[in-house]
Amino acid sequence: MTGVSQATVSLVLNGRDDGSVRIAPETRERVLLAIRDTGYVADPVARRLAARHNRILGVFTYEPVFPAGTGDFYHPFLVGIEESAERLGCDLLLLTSAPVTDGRRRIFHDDNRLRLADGCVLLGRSLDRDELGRLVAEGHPFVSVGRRDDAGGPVPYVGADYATATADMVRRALDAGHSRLAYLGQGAGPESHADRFAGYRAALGTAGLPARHEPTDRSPADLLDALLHAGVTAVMVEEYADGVALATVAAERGLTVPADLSILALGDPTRPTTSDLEFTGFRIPRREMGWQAVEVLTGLLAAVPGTATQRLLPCQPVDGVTLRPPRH
Amino acid sequence: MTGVSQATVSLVLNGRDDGSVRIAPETRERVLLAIRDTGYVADPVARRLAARHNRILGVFTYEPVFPAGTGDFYHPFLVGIEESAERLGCDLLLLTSAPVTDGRRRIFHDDNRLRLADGCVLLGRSLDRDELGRLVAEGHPFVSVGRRDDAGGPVPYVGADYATATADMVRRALDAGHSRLAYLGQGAGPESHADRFAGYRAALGTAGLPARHEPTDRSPADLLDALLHAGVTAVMVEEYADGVALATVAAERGLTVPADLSILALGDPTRPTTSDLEFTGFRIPRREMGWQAVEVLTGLLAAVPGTATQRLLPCQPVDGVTLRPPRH
DNA sequence: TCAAGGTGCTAATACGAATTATCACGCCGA
DNA sequence: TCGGCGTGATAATTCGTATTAGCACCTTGA
Repeated sequence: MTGVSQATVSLVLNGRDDGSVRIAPETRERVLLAIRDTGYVADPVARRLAARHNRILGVFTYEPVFPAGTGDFYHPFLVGIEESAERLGCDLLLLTSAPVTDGRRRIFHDDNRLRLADGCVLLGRSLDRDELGRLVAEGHPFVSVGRRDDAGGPVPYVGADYATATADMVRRALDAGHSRLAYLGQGAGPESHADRFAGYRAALGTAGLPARHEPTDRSPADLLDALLHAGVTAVMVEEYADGVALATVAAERGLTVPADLSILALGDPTRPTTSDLEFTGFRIPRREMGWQAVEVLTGLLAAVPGTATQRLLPCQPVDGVTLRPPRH
Repeated sequence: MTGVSQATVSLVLNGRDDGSVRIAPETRERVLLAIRDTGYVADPVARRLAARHNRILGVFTYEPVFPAGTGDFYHPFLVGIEESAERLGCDLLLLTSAPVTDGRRRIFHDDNRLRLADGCVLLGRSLDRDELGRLVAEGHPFVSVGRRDDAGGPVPYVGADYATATADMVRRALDAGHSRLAYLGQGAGPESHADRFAGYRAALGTAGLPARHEPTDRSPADLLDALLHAGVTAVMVEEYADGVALATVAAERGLTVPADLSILALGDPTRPTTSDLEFTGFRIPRREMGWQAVEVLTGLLAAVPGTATQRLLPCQPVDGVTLRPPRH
């Protein structure tokens, strides 16, 4: 169309104007005009192959990207990711083609498309350790949404500071006069659980109080029995839904939350639940996390020196109605 | 390592064993062994460059892809699209970089990245006619979610059969004994509105009854006055939210839905609304539409002969509580 | 002995953009 | 007239795989 070579188009497209290469302004304009007319876009795959970037960010989730459940936990992360990507002029590639093997999606498989994108945002409760290790080892640019332990090397992440947030909740309970607390949840496994429990233990340790831990493998009714029997007056629940179940059982017994039992929710619901109670606790800055994850990733890609690649964001306390001083 | 050529490795890797190409079983084994030893994986980027297509499907929405609002109308479409893409082994490229001009997103602009994907799914209430025409003219593979009129050529779509569903609703109202109906809504503009109105008119025409049409530019109170004054006993509402508003005003006047006025909702809420009433009407098969949209698109791309590129899916009737025979 | 046909593999090329060495041209000064 | 130099653009190569035409070799039958 313009009578120039492919090389010239490439140079114009990339705005190369440094000393080594020159394009006459007039030619540049002609090429740009043709690009506009035809809607030409450089093939991202070819761009990648030629060892450059394509301004595509991969998004890999261990759960469906558009989950069907209401009150979806992952949605706000994605909102943040999209907003950030839009601001940076990047498109998002949802790696939906990753096949499910043994009940979970796999990043690495025979037709893994990970490298199609410049980098990748990982999302999910528990990322596979082996896959994480391999990502680190092979030097793929990526960032995890949610703190991750080292996996053969430091893992870039944007996480929520569950430890501090949980410790704050413990102090709130102590300030309100509680002295017999319990932690309801796994307290181990995924980093997000371990961090909460660590914060819980640390805060109670400082106060010189025992750190009671209730597993989740019992029925809410049995659990309530155990708590009451032990004289527990405030429960920190790892999983919002468990708190709802506990409150429901308590109500059935004629007990009142928080008059008879205070319940503190350590984060937002990850499973759809409905409850009339507004729980005291904290919120995970999900949108902000998605937002910063993209920032960290683009920072990695551009090798921006000052970029912190491991970030913990503060959680937002929620006053709610489920914390009250214990009965005398 | 094995002393064979790159071509042979490629053939072994892809398990090519059809008539045109042959590999000695012994050689095949030797190559496979070497692959196993070295952990070699074909570079996905080069793979795609050679294959000339991406297995990437673009998703263009005229609204944000991950909307922040609750009760989001577009979410189920995206769920379906994702499920289908996953099944077909395609990745989804969210064309979030499209800029907003004059209040709406534009497909065609200076830095249009449409061609990054093999094809594109379009989502939105009303797609721009000019842009649609250009897509058709330039031969871009795409499919619209929602029926579209021809735009210089047939537009591939997967739509909901609003006409039939609306006609069914009219018949329900007639069967219940209503004879003075009204249609509340635009009844024109976007195809989805025009189709509803067409179904409404057709069904009433068959019954030999007048097709009363109420515009939406009045306050719910004025609207209610007009309806009652005309002796209307059943209203078909194009927009769910308008039905809610009408019911609310009626309640404020001491009227009861459906005892004093039946209301039929022609589809799901497109704006977040809350109502205690479960409206009689129909649901749009949104997930199926997303699902089939991807099917149609991949059918277009593969040039599968028998694929219908214009599909209308039936809507699902909802019994609800807002239809009852008129008084006396 | 030689053509015909089958077998197993490879050389060469395409894919589409990025990059670099090089070339053609015009101008200026000696 | 010629060499040197700045300008502007391009030919050629690269990335790693998929694909195809075709080559060398072997067997078979007449």
